[in-house]
Amino acid sequence: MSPSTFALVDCNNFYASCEKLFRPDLKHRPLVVLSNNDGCVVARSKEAKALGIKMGVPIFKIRNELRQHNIAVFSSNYTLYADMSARVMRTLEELAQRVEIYSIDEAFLDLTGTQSLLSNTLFGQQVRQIIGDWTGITVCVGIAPTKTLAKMANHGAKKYPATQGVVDLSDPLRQQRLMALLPVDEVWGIGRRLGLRLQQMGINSALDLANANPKHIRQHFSVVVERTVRELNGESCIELEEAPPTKKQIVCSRSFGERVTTLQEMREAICQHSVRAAEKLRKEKRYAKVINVFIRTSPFNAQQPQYSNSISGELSVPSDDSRDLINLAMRLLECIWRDGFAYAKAGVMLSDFYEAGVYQPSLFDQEAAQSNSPERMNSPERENSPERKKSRALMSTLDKINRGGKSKLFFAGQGVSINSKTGNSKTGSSKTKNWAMKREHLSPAYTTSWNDILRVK
DNA sequence: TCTGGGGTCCTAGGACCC
DNA sequence: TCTGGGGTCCTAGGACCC
Repeated sequence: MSPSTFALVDCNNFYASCEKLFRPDLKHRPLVVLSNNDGCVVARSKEAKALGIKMGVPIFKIRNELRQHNIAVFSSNYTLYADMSARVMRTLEELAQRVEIYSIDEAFLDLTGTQSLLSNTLFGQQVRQIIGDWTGITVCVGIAPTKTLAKMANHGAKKYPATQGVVDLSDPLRQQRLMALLPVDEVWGIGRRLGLRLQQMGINSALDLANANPKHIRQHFSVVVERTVRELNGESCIELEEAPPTKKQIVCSRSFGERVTTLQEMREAICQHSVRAAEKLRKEKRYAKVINVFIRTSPFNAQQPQYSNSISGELSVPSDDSRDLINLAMRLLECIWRDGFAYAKAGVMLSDFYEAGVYQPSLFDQEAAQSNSPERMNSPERENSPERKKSRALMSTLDKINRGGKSKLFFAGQGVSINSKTGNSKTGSSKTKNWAMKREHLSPAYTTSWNDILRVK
């Protein structure tokens, strides 16, 4: 078997680059993109990085710098980023046989066996050129015999301009040189905590870690870190995953734009999260049995009374029907709700998934089914019951109508009015959803909405 | 005043069984 | 009264990723 070769293609400053693509006037201006609720910085243009703006810093701590350096500020526009990401990924799929979409702005390519056609560096440059021409996005490419080394190669390509955005680490000597320069906590899989513990053992660079005894590392840490050691030594332990593995849980949660203090508002939020979770579940073509609901106050505010709680509940039969999930989530919320707190965040978590028609009902489920239980059913013989068919038809119609972004159809429990701050369309109601997400610097959906398309004057 | 959201994997420890 | 040891399953918590 020939040794593996992986390429990691990573977009530069992805969110910031997406915003700049449609605003040539901002080309050389520092720019930051904020997290949901405009909380903290999640992406920076290279000019903003040069000014020393740190990743993850809360926006209120850098108000002065923003003004002083005339930094452009944007709320997260995931519709735009997801669409640009899809364009980049589609292009990559034309350039390589096997592609693993690893995150919104990164993909691994399997180059095993293709090297004879083109040198690795040449291939990397070609990828850069084509992605740049076709999408306007700049990428860096790292190539190496393992995913961990490819990550490191990419890191080098980003850090050292002389590489022109492509680093080939096929040569073990080059691997060693780069590893000697890289602090251990910048190795893929080594975070802050592990980094600290490794440094206490005298392991400071990636090279130190590569030279450590894998057995010894396993004893002190875990198989995960041992695998990293092997990968740094060129032994490929982490394979390319072309098809994303099926999800084991689905989480929908949000911090509130403004603190929530009433049960009614909390019901609306939990209802909305349940609806979104159910949509994701149907996309996965799965049925969930367990729902977890959690609510909490802000852990950052030590003066205010704190409360945090979560609770799990089971449907008598797995379901993907929004109504079943909402009903159970509402009952669970009642159990943990306490008056007198200013809630900052809430969410819904789904788990224990089943495929259609494989669930084995227990004795009690039979009873539940016979006793007009609200939960829909999906055991083999029930899969085609009138009840089940009705549910499927309703949900797929709902999903069809709501596809394309905005929730045109929604459940009454989600609340009927929309906060004008969110950028969503407004209804006639005078009430507002104060808990909805804050997005005060949102850019238009240039690529996915006809109303927002760029006009040339 | 203001601090993201969505995932995965591993391990330790408790409960329970034989 | 003496109170072993191994296996499995589950959960909570910790660590990581982007």
